[in-house]
Amino acid sequence: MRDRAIPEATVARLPLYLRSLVEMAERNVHTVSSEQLAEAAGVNSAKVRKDLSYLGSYGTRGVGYDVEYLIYQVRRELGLEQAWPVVIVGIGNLGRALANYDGFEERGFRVAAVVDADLAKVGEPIGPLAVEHVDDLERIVKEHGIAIGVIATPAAAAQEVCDRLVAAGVSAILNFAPALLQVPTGVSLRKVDLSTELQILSFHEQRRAAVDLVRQQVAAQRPRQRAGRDGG
Amino acid sequence: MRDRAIPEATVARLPLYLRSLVEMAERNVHTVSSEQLAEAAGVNSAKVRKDLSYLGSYGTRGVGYDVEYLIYQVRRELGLEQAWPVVIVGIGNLGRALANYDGFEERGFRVAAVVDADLAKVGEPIGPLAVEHVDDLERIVKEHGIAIGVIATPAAAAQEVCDRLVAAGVSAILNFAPALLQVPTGVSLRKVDLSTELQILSFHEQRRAAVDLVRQQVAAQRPRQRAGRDGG
DNA sequence: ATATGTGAAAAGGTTCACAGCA
DNA sequence: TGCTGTGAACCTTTTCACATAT
Repeated sequence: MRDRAIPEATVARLPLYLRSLVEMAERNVHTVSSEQLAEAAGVNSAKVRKDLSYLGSYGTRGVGYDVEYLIYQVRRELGLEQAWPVVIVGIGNLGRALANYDGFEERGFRVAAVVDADLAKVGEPIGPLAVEHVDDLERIVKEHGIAIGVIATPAAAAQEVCDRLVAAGVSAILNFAPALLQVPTGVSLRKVDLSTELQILSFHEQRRAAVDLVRQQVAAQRPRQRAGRDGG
Repeated sequence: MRDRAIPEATVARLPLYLRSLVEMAERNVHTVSSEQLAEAAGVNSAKVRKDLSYLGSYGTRGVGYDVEYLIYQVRRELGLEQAWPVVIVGIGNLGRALANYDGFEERGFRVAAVVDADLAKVGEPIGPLAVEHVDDLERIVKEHGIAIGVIATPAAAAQEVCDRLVAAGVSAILNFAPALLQVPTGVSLRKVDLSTELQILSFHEQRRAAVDLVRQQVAAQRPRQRAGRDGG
């Protein structure tokens, strides 16, 4: 063990474990088994053990994991010991919602600035902040030591905003615009795409409908005593 | 080919291809090679070909794919020939933003109703709709033939809302609340978790910082002529 | 007695590389 | 000639199953 390279799939699950662990700590649970954590996080216990083993040997055989200590270790691994300052670019419906979302503050992030290209919006108060102009990005990023940018602009503006963020020194970007962004190597990029998610659901929904239809047809045929060859 | 079971990973990419294809159609591009589509969607071309081959043999060797026809086929596979009616539950910052998001309408979904548990919000206009009460979910779902529910409530309310949606007959759920939802088999569930995404970025950011630190140290040591063993 | 940590096997996904076809 | 469609190789991720530790 101690390969010093945590698989991406594991990294993506650490926030899930962290959330479950924090809930447990709030309920004064001090020890947790991989089985219990798996249940809480909705995965299987072998996965929990393997994932946690990448962080180190923090469990006790026959006992389980100390909740507080595991929270500490997962936070450390995720780089959440500090609260990262974040800039949100694009103050439309979504940007405004994100800026006002309490979850960020609660989970290790601080909205340090909100920015828009529309001069009419500059100065508008968003919680304790005021909207600043996108042209000031470089100064804003430097001033607040911002490392993470959130893009909530229309798709057409997203790449330019992305380029500006990168030029200003931001090296992690979360993109909500339905557009494919190009970033230089060394910059990490993730995207959240609402319509993609819905379209994936649509696929399964439509498939379910198709299956139901076949079932109905089969049911309708049965009384008429049509022979064999049942669909798998 | 024609295995009649499209891998989940492929399903998740179809919306991406669809978006690129629609953009091409708008630019009056009539034919596309796997190489070009790969470029547009940010994946590699073998993947595009394999993914599309699960839908059928819709390309022409030596030529490429007909854009319009491929759009038709991808839409059909994703079940996007109809506009699915969607209900949004939880009209806070995020729910309001989602309800007003044009992207849904543009991509095969129709916000048919918006719902909240807070009586003070009932009747409030959201675009062309008015907020209805969550107790009326069953009627609303039946009335509009809603198959997809979007949960934008606080985490604490999410499971109850989810149960109510399922009881009302909804069989696909998109969850924005930072909570693990339990659904019966046969109901599809996807989640969008903003802070999880940020935490994954944080991991990479922190790792980058660590690497930079090592680089700095190495650079600082070099002038002092410390010997060998350079970090990979 | 009980639950971790981990090799090994299985499953799933990606990429290569080229035969096959327009 | 040029690009698709796809077996085969490769890599990643998941799951199994058990030796190991308390």
